[in-house]
Amino acid sequence: MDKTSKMDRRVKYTKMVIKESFIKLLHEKPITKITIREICDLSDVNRTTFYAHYHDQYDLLRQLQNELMTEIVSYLNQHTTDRAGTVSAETLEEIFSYIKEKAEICSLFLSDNVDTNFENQVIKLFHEWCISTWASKRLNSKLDMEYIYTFSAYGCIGVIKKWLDEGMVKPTGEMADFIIKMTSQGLGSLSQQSIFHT
Amino acid sequence: MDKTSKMDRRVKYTKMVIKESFIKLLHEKPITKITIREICDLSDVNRTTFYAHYHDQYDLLRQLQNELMTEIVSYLNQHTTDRAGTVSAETLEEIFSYIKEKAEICSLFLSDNVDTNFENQVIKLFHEWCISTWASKRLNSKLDMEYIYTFSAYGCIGVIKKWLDEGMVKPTGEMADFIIKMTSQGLGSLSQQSIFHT
DNA sequence: CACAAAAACCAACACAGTGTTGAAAAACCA
DNA sequence: TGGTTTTTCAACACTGTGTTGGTTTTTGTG
Repeated sequence: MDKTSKMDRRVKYTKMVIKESFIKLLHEKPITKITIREICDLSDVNRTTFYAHYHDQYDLLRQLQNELMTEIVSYLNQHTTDRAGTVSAETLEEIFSYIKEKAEICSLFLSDNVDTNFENQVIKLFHEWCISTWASKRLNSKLDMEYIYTFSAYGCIGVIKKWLDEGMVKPTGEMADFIIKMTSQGLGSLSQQSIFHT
Repeated sequence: MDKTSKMDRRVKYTKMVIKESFIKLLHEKPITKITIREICDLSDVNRTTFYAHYHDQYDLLRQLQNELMTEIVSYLNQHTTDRAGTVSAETLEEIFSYIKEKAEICSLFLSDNVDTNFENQVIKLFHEWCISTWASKRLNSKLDMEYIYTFSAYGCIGVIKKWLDEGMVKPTGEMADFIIKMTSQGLGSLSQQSIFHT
């Protein structure tokens, strides 16, 4: 599972400072403007050493994103032992609390300074989870189901992004309730009128 | 409005071939791997000439995105003369038809090969439109309104992405109906059970 | 502790892309 | 045609890339 345990101390340190420096730089500028030289200068690591561990900046980013992703997945596996494949408000609130814990890195990976890979991974995870839990349920059609999941997944990601951008002022409980309302009754439950009409 | 009219023929041609080549390359690889040299080689334009018109690849991309964006805005201004600030199913279907017309460039700008700028611009446009039309309506709170718009905007973008990826097999009319259902009654109208529960 | 293995460092390399220059050639428009 | 604008061209210094072979340093272990 955790490969850092059997790692050489030197490797552990090197990877750590490289990652720290890279994240620091990502806060300042888009990944397209970040050079390997720059990362090495900041982390005081030889450029040759960087190449020994990563192919380039994008490889480094992917590794960081994957690490966070597996961490999220393991968290979800521990906390979503719900019956019948639905998520309770309490669990949802826990998930928002977890995001709050990891706010710095989450908001960074969902920001404009990086690519959409992390967002896509989250969407995909949501998808797989929906497929597995919805398999037993009746739905209008296979096609619509896919679109429903997509709308909800992107809606949730967008709301999470906004929440993070605003500094998470809205309480996690309210966020959980909001998501439930949006995914169950939709706009009708929150505003008097819809945006669109027939 | 259209600045191409008063442009020198040579400028018009140069910009055209550069844009064509750039879009061609964007179909093949992410923008991060595209060099100015490459664009110039493909379009048979001197590199100095490129610098006379654009700062770099990203500047070029922005200009292309802005052009498409202003085109979309002018289209919407012509077609959404709806009363009371809501969009009819017919208008929504027209919008989907328009997206279908511009499918190649839209799907490209929403793909992983480019940044999230275009997506953000669309979201922002949706936002401004909502603010102006919702101004007169009663809502639970200012804060929730913002979140509702965000959820819907991202949901719509996600569905449009998916629709484009699938080659737009689902008819525009069905897409319009789907969006209306999602933004009015939400999941409850389409499936027997919600993903989340209280 | 000592020693073999592994990792990091170093200097140097060829190569490619960048952004800018000044001047010549070509194309434009009136 | 003639003056203007644009493109082209060759050359420039500079920066980042990715890889080399060899040296130094650090590590885990018997």
